[in-house]
Amino acid sequence: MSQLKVHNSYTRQKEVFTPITPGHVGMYVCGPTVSGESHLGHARPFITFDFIYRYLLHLGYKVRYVRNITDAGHFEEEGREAEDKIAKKATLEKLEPMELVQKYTNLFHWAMHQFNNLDPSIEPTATGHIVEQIGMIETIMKEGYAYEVNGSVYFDVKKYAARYPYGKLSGRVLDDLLETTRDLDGQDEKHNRQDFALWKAAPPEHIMRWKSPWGEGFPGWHIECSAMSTKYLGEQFDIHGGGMDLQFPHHESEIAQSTICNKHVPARYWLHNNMITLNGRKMGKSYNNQIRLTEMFTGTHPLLLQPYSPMTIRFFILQTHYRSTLDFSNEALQAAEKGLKRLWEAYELLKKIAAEQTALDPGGTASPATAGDPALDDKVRKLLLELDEFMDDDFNTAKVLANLFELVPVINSLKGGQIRRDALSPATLQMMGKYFTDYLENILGLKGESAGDDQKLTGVMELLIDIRKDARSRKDYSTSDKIRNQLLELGIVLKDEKDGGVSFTFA
RNA sequence: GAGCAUAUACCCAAUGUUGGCUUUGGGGACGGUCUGCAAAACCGUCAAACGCCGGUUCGAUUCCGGCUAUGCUCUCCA
Repeated sequence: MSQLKVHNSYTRQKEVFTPITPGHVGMYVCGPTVSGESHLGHARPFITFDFIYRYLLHLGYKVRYVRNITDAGHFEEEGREAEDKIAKKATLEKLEPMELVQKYTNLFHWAMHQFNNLDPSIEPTATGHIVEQIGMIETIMKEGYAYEVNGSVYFDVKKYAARYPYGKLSGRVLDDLLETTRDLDGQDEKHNRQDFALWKAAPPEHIMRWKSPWGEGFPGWHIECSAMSTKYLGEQFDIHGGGMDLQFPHHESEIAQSTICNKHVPARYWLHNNMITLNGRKMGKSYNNQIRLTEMFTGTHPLLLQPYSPMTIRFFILQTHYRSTLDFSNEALQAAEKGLKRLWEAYELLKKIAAEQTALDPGGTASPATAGDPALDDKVRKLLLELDEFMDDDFNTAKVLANLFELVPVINSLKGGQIRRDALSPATLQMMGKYFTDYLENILGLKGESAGDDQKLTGVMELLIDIRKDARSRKDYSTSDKIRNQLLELGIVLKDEKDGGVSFTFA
């Protein structure tokens, strides 16, 4: 069996994954800021770390997956007005801050479930951990790496960088930062421009505020993740994940904070997913080019030619390696939709074939490997075994899907008769069934999007199909065509199967 | 300015090579299967892809050097 290797952003290398505690994995992923609705770009990290989580579980690890909710302390524009993002939006929408937070948290959870993402083990909120954050800030001050100015506390980056490798994760050089850091109002409070806020004093009109040793205020953005990851995963844990854009300054700051407080870099493996782009440009607030998830699902964005289902989007993301950029386009989404359909239909077919096989041979693997076509049988087995290798190689879901696709013609041919049923050994057939279920459903987290859930509708369809069948047997084609054509107008496609059966799909 | 990407067959895109037929999705084309006819679906084929110039090599898309083009990041950000 091969070993799991992951690309560690911290060392910029692929490394064998060895958990700190054998059999257990602690994983922290930066969650959403619930001051607004999630857009397509946000879907990527959560789907990425979902299949990583699923794969670790598949490997038999006991995983504690912590993903936070940022519901405070996140500045829209640090320094400028010292305005809390949440508080600002709340005033705008005439909502209590926590009401706003609840609304978008609910919406976020709904979207995650649409994507069939598993829930994290712990989902802590920033506002629920103010005490821990203050404690950490106090430690940093005691160690001499933070200073207070007018009720705000800043981290002394220059001092830190003199002793510790600041910028290692993001590949920044402190001197460069001096030159390129944006000019901000309120910079005068900081000793140096690259210093970041641990605690901000709240102006009188600020709604979200907490008491602290430095007066009333609210926590800085970076400290929440440090506080919560330490609390639930320990001073050092296995995996820290998030979007690539968080490397700097967010994760770099987390490293600095934890290094002072806990004497360790917080995580051993740093995994970062790449961005989703729109016409080559990152989807983000500043570019005003984001498509919200609800718009994706309903197709109500000017750029969208049609709605795209959550599974189509999930599949679209899975088709590309998580460290590559992924460019949005209608064409690519439509291709994903078709590809997923093709793959899923073959999977449904395979389940039937494998079930029949099991019925014929309840003993399962007890049957001798009698493949009518040993070469094909070997090829199938090889393609299946490679799936594990691909996932072990830094979660290469794109290659996994390519191999599964390579098996689609085999499955279809098994049904179509181009390949005889006994060409593959019973054991291989059952293995195929197991691997497809394991990979498609359990690891990649895909699920069927059954259109015919409605019992009544299914009943009506069966009735219509029955009537049409009668008509056809009487060679009353005008009636049978009428049924077929009118259903087509309603968007329901009838399909005459080879074996005389009829199936239907919603266009 | 600094840093980092990318350049793929008829078209669009993904994936990859410790250097020797890599693979995949979509579009399109052609042939076939199925069918009362169709549509759809399915099977097969699309014969030599890997930006340009050099180098190393028996051999480079893959390694090295240079060049061109395009794009991204360096601020909050997933």
